[in-house]
Amino acid sequence: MGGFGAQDDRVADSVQIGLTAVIVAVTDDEPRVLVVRRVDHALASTEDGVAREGDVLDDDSLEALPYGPFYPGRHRTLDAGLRGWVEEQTQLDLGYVEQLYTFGDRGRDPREQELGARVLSIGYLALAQEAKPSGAGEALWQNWYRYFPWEDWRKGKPAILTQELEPGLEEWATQADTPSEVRERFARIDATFGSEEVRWNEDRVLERYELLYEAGIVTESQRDHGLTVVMSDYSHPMVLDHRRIMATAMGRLRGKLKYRPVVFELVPPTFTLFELQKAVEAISGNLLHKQNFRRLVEKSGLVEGTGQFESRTGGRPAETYRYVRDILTERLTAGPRLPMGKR
Amino acid sequence: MGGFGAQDDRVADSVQIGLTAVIVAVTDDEPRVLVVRRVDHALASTEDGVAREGDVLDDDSLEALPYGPFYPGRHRTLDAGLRGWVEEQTQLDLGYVEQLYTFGDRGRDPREQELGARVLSIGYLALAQEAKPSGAGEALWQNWYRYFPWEDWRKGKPAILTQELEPGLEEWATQADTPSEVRERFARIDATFGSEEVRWNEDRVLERYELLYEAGIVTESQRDHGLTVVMSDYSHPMVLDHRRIMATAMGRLRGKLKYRPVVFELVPPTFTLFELQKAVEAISGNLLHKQNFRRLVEKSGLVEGTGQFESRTGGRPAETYRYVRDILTERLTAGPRLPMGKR
DNA sequence: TAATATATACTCAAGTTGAGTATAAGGAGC
DNA sequence: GCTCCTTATACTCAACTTGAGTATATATTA
Repeated sequence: MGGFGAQDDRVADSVQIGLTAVIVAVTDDEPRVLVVRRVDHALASTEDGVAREGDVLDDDSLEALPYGPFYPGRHRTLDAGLRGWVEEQTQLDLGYVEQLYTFGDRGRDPREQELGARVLSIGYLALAQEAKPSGAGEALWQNWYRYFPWEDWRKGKPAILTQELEPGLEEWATQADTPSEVRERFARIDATFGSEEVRWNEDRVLERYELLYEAGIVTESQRDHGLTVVMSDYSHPMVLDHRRIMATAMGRLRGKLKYRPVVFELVPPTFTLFELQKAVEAISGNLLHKQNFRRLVEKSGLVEGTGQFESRTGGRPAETYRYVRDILTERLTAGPRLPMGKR
Repeated sequence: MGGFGAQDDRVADSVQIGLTAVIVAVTDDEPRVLVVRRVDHALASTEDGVAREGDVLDDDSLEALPYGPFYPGRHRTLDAGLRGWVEEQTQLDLGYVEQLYTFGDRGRDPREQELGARVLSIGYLALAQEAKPSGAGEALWQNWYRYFPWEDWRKGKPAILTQELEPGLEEWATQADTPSEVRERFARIDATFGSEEVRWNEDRVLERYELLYEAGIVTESQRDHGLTVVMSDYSHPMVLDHRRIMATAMGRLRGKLKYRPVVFELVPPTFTLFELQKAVEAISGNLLHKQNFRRLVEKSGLVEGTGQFESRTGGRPAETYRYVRDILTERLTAGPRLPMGKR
């Protein structure tokens, strides 16, 4: 069944499966993603998906998410396949792992032609305590706002939005063919990037990236359409559709933060409430009201005080807490409806 | 890159991709899923994944979700592949389509051996206005509580829970090896099925199904472990892992209902507010407070009255409404925090 | 015309949220 | 020691949301 046995003259070549991981950690109050540096595939091909010693590392090389092939013979499950090569390559012990999405558009991988195979990629989100990705591999932690500077509102509305993106989007909208299409484009911009009436929704990372891609504002869309790429100076592109995969991960993580206790995967075993808050802020990209955050976390019953105090903060010492990993309480944790900082 | 070119002696056979669709509609205030009937694969193999005329349809045949292979040569995207064969086979015009999850555990498809290939399946959720799936194929609409009778709380707590499942789960819990494992099992039961302290969470459909599977309560788990299947009399099994895929879809749809205006994909173009409410109730499996539902929907600004009235309901005629498909309002719609009916 | 449905409007207490003010407890500089 | 600065923690309060009613309107049917 499934018709897999049947032959169809239109049926194409085989399929290859890649696993792509967005591995996230928070250090120094910044969200970080594990990336590898690779030569752009438009220019050259390398042998293997995971960076190794000897790979080119010059400044023109493009960044990629760590990824590797799925070997059906070796791994019983997809998750096991992912954990396998990630742990092998980076010595990282992944905690929380979640499958995101399977990306399979034709042409997403330029090697499809030479391979004679369609390359599907299954994207994963993984959370880790930051650790040096030691051993083989040129993996390194990068601030994820390097790739999405418009997503960080912790210091107010990012300048890049007002100065670069909004003008670019507006130009794209007005260039539509029909007046009704122009209106529709403006409506989409408002819905994803916010406006007077519609507030910025931090979860819509993917929709924003896709709109920028469609508007030709993001480097990848020029590259994918065969245009000469003028390296954009305000955000960093990635190999293939890896920035799209990262946007998917970011949106999913931001959403999950609101109803599942995932922050605790990103902070050390004991932490002060303010450290916890700053981890949430790092991921969600905006600031929270300190007193309300505290009230919420305490009420949730997800944490308990240790009786220990932390005094390296300058002011009154803060009590440290630990996460109470109660299966029953694995329910909704929140952040309060993340407010947009002070306007 | 990706190491796809490299040969590895441990690397196994190729991979085949199937697309499996959970197509949902609501009619007569019941949620329905499109299923096809097929002979159980443990007993016999058929030629194709989509039911056709001539397929066995006797009472012992197992039910399956409609699914078909993904032809990389024919379809530019995975979504296009899905829409392609669904529309071809069922004449159904799919509206909302969403990718759910990629299932790839070894052994999920018993044909893997004979094919010499690993069979991955990408699950999709699709919403449709019910229509007769005419033409070729033995597809038919089934009430989805046929497969998950414990998920329908609209008439109070389902008897099957108290009479069959809870005793079964309890027995499974007490049979654990160590006392701490026993405690952990009970905690998992409470967390997924609710208890005095933890209320039933209608979104956790998959977790509940998986717990039942693990506890050996559900037919599939006996079958998959090679035990003689005593056809369970209280819920209906499906081929392979199709019931798991369906559980994933149901959980996702229930969750989405709360923050995206997806109900409108399931009701006709004009509807009374009570019809809308009953569609939500059908999906979520519990009853809502009528006056509050009305208040919520009206406040949301997602609907507008048509000025027309509908009088076939017996009492005072109800105004009909239509969905205002405003891109800006494609934001959170809700149901109120679905309450558990009258206790 | 009464009884019975259903639809729609309004009320109210309890809880949640956003945004403050007030107070506590440390260190640095003098 | 005292003052100032910093951060932590406690408490307040108005606005809004939610759950659960009661009240009224407008049909059909006996």
